[in-house]
Amino acid sequence: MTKKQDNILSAALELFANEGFNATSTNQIAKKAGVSEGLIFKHFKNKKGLLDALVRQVEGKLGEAFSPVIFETEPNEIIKNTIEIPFKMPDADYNFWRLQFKLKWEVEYHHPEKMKPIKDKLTSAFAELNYDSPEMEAGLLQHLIESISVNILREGKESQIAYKDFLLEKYKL
Amino acid sequence: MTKKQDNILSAALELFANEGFNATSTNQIAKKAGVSEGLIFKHFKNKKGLLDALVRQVEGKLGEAFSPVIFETEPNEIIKNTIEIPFKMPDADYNFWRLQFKLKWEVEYHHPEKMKPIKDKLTSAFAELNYDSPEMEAGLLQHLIESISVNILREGKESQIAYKDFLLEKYKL
Amino acid sequence: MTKKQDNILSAALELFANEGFNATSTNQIAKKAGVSEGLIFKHFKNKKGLLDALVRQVEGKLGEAFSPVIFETEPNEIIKNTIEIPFKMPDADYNFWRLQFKLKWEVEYHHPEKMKPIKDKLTSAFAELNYDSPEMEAGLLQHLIESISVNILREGKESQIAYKDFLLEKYKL
Amino acid sequence: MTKKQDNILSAALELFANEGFNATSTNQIAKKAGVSEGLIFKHFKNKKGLLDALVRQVEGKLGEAFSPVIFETEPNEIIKNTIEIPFKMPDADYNFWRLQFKLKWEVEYHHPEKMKPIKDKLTSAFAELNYDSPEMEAGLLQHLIESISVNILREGKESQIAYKDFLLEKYKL
DNA sequence: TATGAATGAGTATTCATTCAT
DNA sequence: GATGAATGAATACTCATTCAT
Repeated sequence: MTKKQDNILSAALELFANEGFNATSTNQIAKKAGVSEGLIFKHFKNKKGLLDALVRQVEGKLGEAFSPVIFETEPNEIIKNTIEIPFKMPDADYNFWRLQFKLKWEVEYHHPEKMKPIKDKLTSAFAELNYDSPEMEAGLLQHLIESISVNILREGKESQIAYKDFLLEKYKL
Repeated sequence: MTKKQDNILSAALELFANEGFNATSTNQIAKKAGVSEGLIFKHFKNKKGLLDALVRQVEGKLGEAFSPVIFETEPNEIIKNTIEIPFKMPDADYNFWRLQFKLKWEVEYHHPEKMKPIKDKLTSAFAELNYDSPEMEAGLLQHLIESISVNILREGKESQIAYKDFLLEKYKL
Repeated sequence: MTKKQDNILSAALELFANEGFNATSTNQIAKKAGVSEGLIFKHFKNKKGLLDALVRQVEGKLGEAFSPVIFETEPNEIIKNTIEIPFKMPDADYNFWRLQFKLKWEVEYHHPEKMKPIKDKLTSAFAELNYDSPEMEAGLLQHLIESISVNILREGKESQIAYKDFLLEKYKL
Repeated sequence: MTKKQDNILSAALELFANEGFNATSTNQIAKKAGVSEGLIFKHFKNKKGLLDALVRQVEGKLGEAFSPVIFETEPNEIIKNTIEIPFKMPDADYNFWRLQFKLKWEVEYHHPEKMKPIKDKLTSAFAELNYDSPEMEAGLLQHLIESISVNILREGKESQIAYKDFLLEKYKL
């Protein structure tokens, strides 16, 4: 991965995440990255290939963000760590997350199973804690953190911070 | 409003809602509407004007959907009706809702205050029912119905129907 | 000639004279004239027909302007009246003249013979006054008044007024 | 400056000079230049940019044509060289001149000060030769050569050649 | 690896014009 | 006489992509 390749990826991330994939031209990316337009195609074959490369990076970030839940075993900690996910999102990663959420609305990139491991973890956590409908509880919490994440990306962490304590208390954590 | 004007709006709604605003060409709209491309511009000035016309329609639908909450006075009914909003969305209106949610990601069309009346209604309902933090409770429920709505639009009503009863029970309705 | 027909002609004159024939759209004309676009075509068949109608009017103005020369018999008066033509152009007729000069550059409307009667009159005037080369003298004076006219249309009468007296003196009038 | 860039400029010059700026489409230019339409915009940004590039070339030609006047010091030679300007215009440069005169009628390109150096030179020449009103004389001669130039461009050099000797004699050169 | 020239298909939009009312 | 809906062809311009260097 050369310096210029990296420039291209950063430029594309910022533009795709904020303007959208279709609304961004390869010309804009090249200019922002300070490279020739041709180079984008040398490295990433086509515009879609550039998006694919970014999506792979996004998946890495998702893994990082989810790991405190995935590798936890204590049920209360699983729930607590899930609630904390959106609030621990590093500011520098906002564009990765924005891209991830934006792509949910572009058919070919919507993979609902990405959240599956979290859901499963939560389900077994709620089961272990003897909740009546562990799967429903897991789904509900997942809905909540998705919606909170979306709102953080749009309006900043402070706008949602109150929900963190409120939820921790609700789940008696 | 002539027949052809209406055709244009329907075609544009379907395409904007499913493919996205930028990904849809005026040529596609004209073809789907069975009119000449020029007519779009005679009636709506430009592509953006066409979107604006649709957004005005979307706002009408939003009003309709929210009215069972807005005009209700009994607190339990307010909460119940809020939970039911996404499940009462007529199938024929899906594209209006899809457009509404998609536009949230396009800066100039994101108006968070659209949901404000619902939030206020919920807050006073929870207050009347003596919940400890009525505003937080209102926010949480609002997050939930937003996330459920999004998922219904992507995967259909059945995928989320279980949450309706689960929530009604949770709030003892 | 109805009121609306007249509005169309005035609007077209102003636009053609100032923006140019090609740079003016029938839509602009209709708007400025306060009529529907269709009406232009009812009355004038097409955009070219509208120009033709104006050109006919222009020719009338030209006749008016030239008549003090054409119907004069005294040679010194002929020369004097020729020199005065551009300075007697009524301000209200500027657009007619502007159109006339602009059209010189659009091939199909350039009719050099329009100035012929003036040239002939001048030639015989200079002959009668025993100038050595009456035709050359006539041509030269014609060149001068053309150039002066053009400059008046572009920069106003005051910018050229000094030439009037200078020329009158030169020709001892 | 690549070969194709040059082709575009030549094609545009011929078309702009003869058909006019507005009457010429970028498609026509591309075809005549034997390039893709897109290339015009890569090199010149937009149609106006192409015109600007030509105008810069025109200014060069103007400089060339004026230099025998500007760099002359002997007053009679200054006048003689001025009279000869339109007759020395190389046939190959006609389109540059045609464009120059045509643009005088398009507001944003009319720069009357372009002729100022010639006028000044003539004024001092006539002053040195003790004419009564050197500035008026200069203005008159300038008017004449402008009008003669315009007529040469429209009807060819031969149509005006007689004026050259007539003027040289008039000014006793 | 990197550039910049070049393209062909496509984009939103405008145009002069027709026609039913 | 007058309108406004409607069109098909054209317009200036952009796009993702290729290729010679």
